Amino acid sequence: MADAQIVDLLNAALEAACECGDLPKCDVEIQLEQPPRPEMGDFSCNLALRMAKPAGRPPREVAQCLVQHLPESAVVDRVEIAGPGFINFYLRPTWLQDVVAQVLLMGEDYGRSDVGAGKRVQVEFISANPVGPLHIGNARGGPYGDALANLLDAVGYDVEREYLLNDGPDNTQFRLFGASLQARVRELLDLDHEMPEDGYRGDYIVDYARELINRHGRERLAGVPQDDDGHYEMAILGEEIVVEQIAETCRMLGVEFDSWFSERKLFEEGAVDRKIEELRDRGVVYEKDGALWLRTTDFGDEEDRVLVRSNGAKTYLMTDLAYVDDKLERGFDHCIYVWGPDHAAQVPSVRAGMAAAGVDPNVTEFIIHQIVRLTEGGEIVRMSKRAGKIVSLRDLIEDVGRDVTRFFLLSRSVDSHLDFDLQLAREQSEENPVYYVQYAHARICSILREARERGFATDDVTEADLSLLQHEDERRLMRWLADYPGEVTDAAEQRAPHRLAHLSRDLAATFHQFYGTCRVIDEEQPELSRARLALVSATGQVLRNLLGLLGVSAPERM
RNA sequence: GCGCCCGUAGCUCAGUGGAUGAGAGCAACGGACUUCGGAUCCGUAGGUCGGAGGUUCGAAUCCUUCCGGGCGCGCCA
Repeated sequence: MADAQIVDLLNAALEAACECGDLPKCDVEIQLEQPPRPEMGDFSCNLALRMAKPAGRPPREVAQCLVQHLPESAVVDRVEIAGPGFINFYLRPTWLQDVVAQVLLMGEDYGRSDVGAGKRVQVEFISANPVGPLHIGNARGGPYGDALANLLDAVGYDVEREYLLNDGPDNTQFRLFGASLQARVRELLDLDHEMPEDGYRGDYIVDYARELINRHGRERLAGVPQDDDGHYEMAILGEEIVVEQIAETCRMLGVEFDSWFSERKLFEEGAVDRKIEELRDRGVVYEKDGALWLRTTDFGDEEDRVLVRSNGAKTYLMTDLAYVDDKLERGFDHCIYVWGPDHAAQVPSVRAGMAAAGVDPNVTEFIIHQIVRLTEGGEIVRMSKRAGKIVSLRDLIEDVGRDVTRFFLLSRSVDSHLDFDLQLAREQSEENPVYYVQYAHARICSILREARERGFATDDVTEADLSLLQHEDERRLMRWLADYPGEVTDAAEQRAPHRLAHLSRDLAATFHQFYGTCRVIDEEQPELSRARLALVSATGQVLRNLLGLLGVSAPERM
């Protein structure tokens, strides 16, 4: 690609300038940008500005020096020094045409790269407690984690998607779920029963109870004791149904996990106990008030944290420490945790805990997404999980569809609060941005269909004379395609799938604009038609690639 | 009280160190089809980038502080 070639040229210039002593050696990353206006060239570099201080010379002088050492290149037409010291590159006009050919040649691989090659990354997301259906509150992590995984895969990482099931014996919520379920089961069986004070009261618990009776029968369930052990046993029985349901909802959302990790396994296989012993050996724990504490303050936390409660139960921090060991043992070089805002406060203690446990903090990365608020025509739709007033993710997807759900949830930065407007999502109109993007793709397919009907061969468009693409709007579209691979690597690096949503809208707009000014199929000008068909086909390819990363479909007709 | 996130056009949000001009969508107003999909396009209007300091060649972007909003702060997860 042209941009990579320019970076190589600049590196060579830098090296040459250092070698003959014109510039001091310094470690500066080369960043290329697109100048604000086309007259300023095709690419621009601020290297001289960044080097001015270490070199102790004015930026324009540094730029001059770099330009003198630039090797000859087949890509670059000329170079100018502009403004305070930018080096602007004007490329040979054919470079954009080469991009079109490149897209058609690479197909769905266009935009993929190998910067992450050889590294295994795990993205763990959603991981909602297995005590009920997924709802809109924990829905954001789904499309986000999935699209992030797509992005990391696109830049070459070996990626695995994992869902952590908080189903350990010491998980209070899980046991409470078991107790609530038992109450409903016994109620249905006309046995004595008692719903816990703060139990789960949603109707879905009754559905689970009914299904449990179907699967296991009265005798089996009535025999489960009404105590702590019994609650846990019921929770495990119920979990099977919950997980099936969650997996089904995820599939509806287009999310397939590679692994469902049961926290319970860490207990059953003794990993938790082994970890406690290891921490004792490291001398980073102590006992106080009957509990076992971790000296997280020695590792940057505000206060020490409890690992084992005075009643013997292990805390989430304890299982998190055993869990991260398991991840690393499975060979991941990097572990990404996508958490909801309610978990933001625990990140420092988990990181400190990992440091105390001897885990390199750089192998883990915590991404906190902000809340989603459901609105309908401006009115906030309130939810309460315990009381059972929730909007399930499943209902939402059935209501507005997978594409709309994903696009909406992915269209904002994870750092920002997000209002999901049901009314807007339902409208299949220009107000709904996902249709705008999909319409562009459908239109492209329609043009290609029409062209075939009129006798143009659209499958060997690589034969076209692309030098005929000289219109301003054609150049703008080609430039867009040229920049796409860089946008993908940026989005992956910044963990910012929302950029993809904006990019898709932008590409659709750029295409529609081209469509408005450039007649594609014109029997009077068959050569130009062939060239434009190549451009249209390339645009369709990139749009598909982009929507593929988002996990949104690219329909051929609407 | 402390921590995290946000504050950019009437509304919803991009942009997180670059250039003279801070951009989109929606809403408003005015235009464009006898031909490839009008679910489209073009134009007009709309801004103290929350306020104030600072860092530097250069700040919406980084730092400090204040103001406003959201979320969280348990031997629950």
